Amino acid sequence: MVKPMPSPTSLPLRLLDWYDRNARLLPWRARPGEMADPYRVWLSEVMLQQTTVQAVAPYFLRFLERWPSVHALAQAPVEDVMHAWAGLGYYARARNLHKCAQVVSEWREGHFPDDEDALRKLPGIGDYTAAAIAAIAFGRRAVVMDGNVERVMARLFAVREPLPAAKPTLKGHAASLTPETRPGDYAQAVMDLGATICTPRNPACGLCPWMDACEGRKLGIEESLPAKVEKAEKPTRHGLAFWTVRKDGAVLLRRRPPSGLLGGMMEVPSTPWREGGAWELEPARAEAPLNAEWRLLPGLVRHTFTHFHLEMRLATARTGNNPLARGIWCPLDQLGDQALPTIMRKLVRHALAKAY
DNA sequence: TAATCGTGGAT
DNA sequence: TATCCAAGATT
Repeated sequence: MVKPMPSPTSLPLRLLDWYDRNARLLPWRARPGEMADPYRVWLSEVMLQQTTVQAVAPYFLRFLERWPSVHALAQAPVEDVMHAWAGLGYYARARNLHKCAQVVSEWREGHFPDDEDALRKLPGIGDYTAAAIAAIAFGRRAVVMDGNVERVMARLFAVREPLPAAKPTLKGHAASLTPETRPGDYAQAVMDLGATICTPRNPACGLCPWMDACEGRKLGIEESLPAKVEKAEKPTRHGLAFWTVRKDGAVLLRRRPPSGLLGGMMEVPSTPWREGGAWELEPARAEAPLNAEWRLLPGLVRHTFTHFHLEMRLATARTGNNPLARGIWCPLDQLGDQALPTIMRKLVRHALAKAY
């Protein structure tokens, strides 16, 4: 029995051929032959940073409808952008998105730079996004490295060195394959391949246009690649939030500092989040947004961030018409208009279920 | 360089 | 329930 020889067609061309037959229909993707809109490419790529296609799609469509151009987005109040971004996570992206829109709108007359180096200088655009925009929106040859490309290259070339140390090696391999023609389609093709065929678990090697060339598969180690260094265990932090109901029914919220965790988003006022045990009501009073008769509600709200678990207790109190408090009184029926991240929406739901 | 920074779906 | 992980950027 003769082993089938690899196809004589180059790897990039085989992948482009596969892409022409299998490209996914995504809301931000230009139709074949259509010119890509740099604004849409940029908006989608920023949203897609560390975020799934499924999560991004509705946000992308809402943003595009509300702010159809970079000028429109630049002129929007940043609070509106934060609110529209709520639930998508990594909120620094929303602030940088708005900053970037203002730079492009004001200083560049609405035109995004068409090369990688200039794109890289804009807020919220790093190595990956600069390369992706240059390739997809402007047809430039750029080596686009994301998690998919890293995984595909690690398997194709059987790179055993663990991430993140292996990144330069993997980029070298990616560069060796990146073609001059159709670089935007090629970049999206590798990412589609990683997302649908060369998946982290149970890769569908039988459907892969690069199967015969894959060194990882030849060695039977494809599913163990890319290797990664072990991650530290997540600690658990504890907080106690204060649900304050004014006589007219409004509740007290406040805006978080502009940078750091959940930067610029709204929150239910709370104690600091600390390790080393849950807050009791008595010491927590000192952290309350105002003096009141706090009562501890039953239950616990749990949430997990990138690097720690959070367990929140909830205390409630009622106040008169004009209490002295630092924050924003929000009528119950306007909670949906606030830039509340998911953890805060969980707290609100818990309060509405237990405090009335 | 190594931390920090969200969320939800899949397994 | 616990862990992984996704079209990464910033400091």
